[in-house]
Amino acid sequence: MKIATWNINGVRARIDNLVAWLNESRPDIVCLQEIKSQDEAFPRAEIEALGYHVETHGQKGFNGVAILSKLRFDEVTPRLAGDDADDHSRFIEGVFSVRDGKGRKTALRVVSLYLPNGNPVGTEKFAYKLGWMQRLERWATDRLTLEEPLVMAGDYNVIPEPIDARYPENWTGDALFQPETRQAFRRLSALGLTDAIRAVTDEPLYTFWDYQAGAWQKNNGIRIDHLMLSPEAADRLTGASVEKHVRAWEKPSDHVPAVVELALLPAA
DNA sequence: ATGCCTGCGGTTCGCAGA
Repeated sequence: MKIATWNINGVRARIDNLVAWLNESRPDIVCLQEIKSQDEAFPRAEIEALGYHVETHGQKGFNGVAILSKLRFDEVTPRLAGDDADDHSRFIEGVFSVRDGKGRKTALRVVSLYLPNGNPVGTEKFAYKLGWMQRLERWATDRLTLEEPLVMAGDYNVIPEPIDARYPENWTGDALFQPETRQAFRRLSALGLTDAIRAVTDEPLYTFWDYQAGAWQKNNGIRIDHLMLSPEAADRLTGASVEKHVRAWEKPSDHVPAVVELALLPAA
């Protein structure tokens, strides 16, 4: 089973790219971020025509997340618990019925998350980012007790290590690379979550290249889109990759898809 | 040092992004 995450930077502006990529890559489940669309304006017909179920948690103008799935949703939950005053659409959780290679049935839980950027450091925006990360840690702690395959996929807006930036020295003052930010990300690992890309390679890989200053042409990128796996998902990891070529397409998002392959099948 | 692009909302510029 192939599960992907992609910050699409406006799903209505990017629908042609999205359809082309779905046809090419044929993922089973796709987590989208920054759909920048209200739910009723989401271009669901084009995606449903390819055989996907669509669940969205959007808002006007910015943010917004969605999950596309060839499997039927057993459950859908928008919003990250822990702050009723938080009105940003940054989190949606879906549950699916799957079976492993031995035919054993289990629930597969998939999250599409868009973690706050947090810039500039030292403002309420940075405090919001750290608070959101603390809420995510609490949520993950709770869900890990279920001992299910869980994929927490999305735009974390976190550069975990220096190797995850082409020029790490350029990011020292940035919210994406602050010690507190990196520490909060490491706390997720300490809960038992596995960074799928880093489980398969130590090579430098990037998922974002700024539109400005020729960042793509100079390969001035950062790795900030991650798929974090519970032990039950990590045990079934058979591959992980970044679909870098999509950044060279016409009218691209500034992010590219990241993908994991798990040894799981739809529950039939 | 600053802006460089891009999408969106709602008008022809401001905000947000990273």
